[in-house]
Amino acid sequence: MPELPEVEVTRLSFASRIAGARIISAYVGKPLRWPMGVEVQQLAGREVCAVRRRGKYLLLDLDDGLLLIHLGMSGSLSFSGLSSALGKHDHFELVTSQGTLRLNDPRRFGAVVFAPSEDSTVAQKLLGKLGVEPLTDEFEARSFHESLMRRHSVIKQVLLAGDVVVGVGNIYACEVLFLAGIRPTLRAERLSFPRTVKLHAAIKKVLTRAVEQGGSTLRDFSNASGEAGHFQLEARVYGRAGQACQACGVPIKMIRQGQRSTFFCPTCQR
DNA sequence: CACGGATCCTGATGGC
DNA sequence: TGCCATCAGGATCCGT
Repeated sequence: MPELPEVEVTRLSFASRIAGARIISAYVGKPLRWPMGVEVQQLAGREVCAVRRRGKYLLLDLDDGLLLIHLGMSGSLSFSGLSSALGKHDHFELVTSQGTLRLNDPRRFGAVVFAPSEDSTVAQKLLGKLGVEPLTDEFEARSFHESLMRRHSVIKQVLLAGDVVVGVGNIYACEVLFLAGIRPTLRAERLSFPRTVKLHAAIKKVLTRAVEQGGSTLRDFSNASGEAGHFQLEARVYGRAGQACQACGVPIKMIRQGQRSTFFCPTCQR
């Protein structure tokens, strides 16, 4: 579910509402991806100062330490002042003076981890190898090209790996490669600089547009205020196998790459 | 060490 | 309220 746009949209939907809140209690249900690294009682009394994002991680800055939250495949957050019963898949909850933050995650690939600081070993183990943020000026075409030239895997896999550029998941990798006219099976090292420039621009454009549209709601994603996204309506290739390419009319193809579905236009993408 | 495949988990969907 | 196989937005681990 959540790629960079969905995580960013989630952040924007509750960051200002939770900022300055005092944690009253915390709850951890069924195990998520990793142990949280702190007893839940130890969170009570701490203040949530700000909410940042790094790649697909949300970083809740506390007055002492921080919480890293990852939504995995099926996770979504809600932040509400209204109280309601915990649902079957609500596996983490933070009750604060300004509302309750809940993680709903049926598949439990998500994670909530406490780290004493961003530089700590536990935080760096998760964040240390992440690539550049695509929606900042640090993401620059020339260094992007240099990184790609060192990679021997196919370009789709390199985008998904997240150690060159973060936040591009399966939907947006397909969409970005379509927009750039690049075939997903092309080896990264084979991309010319001009084509890398197109790819660089496509990543910025698609992710920015997806954030503006509130992310993609394929099945049940919603932001922390419960609102669905609309970018899926603008998808050109993802989930459109067999349908006519909107640019050339040829049927969109679906292939498997690294146990993920890849969608592309065999004519428009070379 | 860089790469590709198996793996964690639950639910929805479609064919039989 | 049928059963089984397949697929799903992610990322780590393990063998080569």
